[in-house]
Amino acid sequence: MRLTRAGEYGIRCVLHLARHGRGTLVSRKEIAARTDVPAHFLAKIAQQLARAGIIEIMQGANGGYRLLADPSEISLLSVIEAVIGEISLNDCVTRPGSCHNSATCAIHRVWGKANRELRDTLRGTNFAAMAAEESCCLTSFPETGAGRRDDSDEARP
Amino acid sequence: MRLTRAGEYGIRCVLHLARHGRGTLVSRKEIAARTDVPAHFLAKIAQQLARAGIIEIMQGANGGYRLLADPSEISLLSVIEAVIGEISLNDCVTRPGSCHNSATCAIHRVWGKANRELRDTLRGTNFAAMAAEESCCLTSFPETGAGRRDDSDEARP
DNA sequence: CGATATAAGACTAAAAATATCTTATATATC
DNA sequence: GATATATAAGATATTTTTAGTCTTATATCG
Repeated sequence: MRLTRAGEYGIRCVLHLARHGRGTLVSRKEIAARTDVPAHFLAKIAQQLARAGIIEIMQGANGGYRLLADPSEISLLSVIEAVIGEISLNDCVTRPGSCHNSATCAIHRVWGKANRELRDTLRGTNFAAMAAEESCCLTSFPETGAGRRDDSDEARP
Repeated sequence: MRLTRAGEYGIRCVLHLARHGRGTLVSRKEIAARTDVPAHFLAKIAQQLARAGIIEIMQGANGGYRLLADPSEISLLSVIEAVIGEISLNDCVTRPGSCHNSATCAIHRVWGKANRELRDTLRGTNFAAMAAEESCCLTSFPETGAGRRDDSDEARP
């Protein structure tokens, strides 16, 4: 019952883009280095964000990722669920049929409520608000030290 | 981000005991059969419930498990956390130090809030209430068909 | 065309969840 | 006390999920 690494990485990615503002193209390499996410792993996560319509991916030289919507219109929930699928605290909640009779089940009702509350809270948070504040899970925007890792794709001669 | 099977089993076990009422001794075998939980797995889960002070385990012939408190005083939260540990939607929430500066982190704050709400909801539900209602995740108390599996420990000759 | 990006999916490794098995211990009953 | 019946406790195994990497292909700029 915890956020997966992939979900966390997705948040970092969008937060980094949010700090650049909507529409600004940022290379995968830069995002990976600044947010401390393995570049190849980021590629997979970005594809999911793109499918969900949150970012746009530009291929080719000088390619990268950009936000499609204004940070204020992107909720924490949408980013998380784009990466890890719909939040479900208990299978019983999202997959009726995994139980005999979820309509009348007391346990089911509690989990349903908890699940709804959780999603509402995450839906109520947008990336403009988060970008404005500090964040511990992300190296700050105009960092000097830059990434300590070189996670580029290419092998240099 | 979902309840583990072990947590679910723990709930079923306590719910079954709650339907018998506080103090009534029920054999592991019966609980396992009625709640459709593997008997050996149930043993491990019961040990955790016992350590948390929720049930008492009686060894020996005619042994079994019994509730130590009244069902109305046992919260869903206490049972779940006895089995799967403290609920943490994000490592960042329960393990300060996994981030640089969680005190001022925007992401952290949201997860903290969501985590608190979730725990409050689960804390607000007790087993007397649930035992009174129907439940899909558990074969009903005076079931006729009984368990379809024989999960006893002993090999018969 | 060639250099530089990302795409996409196969593949591998590590971790966690889910059991199961084995040996030991406790208790009631005969 | 001996025996049958329970659970205790921990080692081991299996399965699933998560996490990360590698390889080949494709797109774009200059």
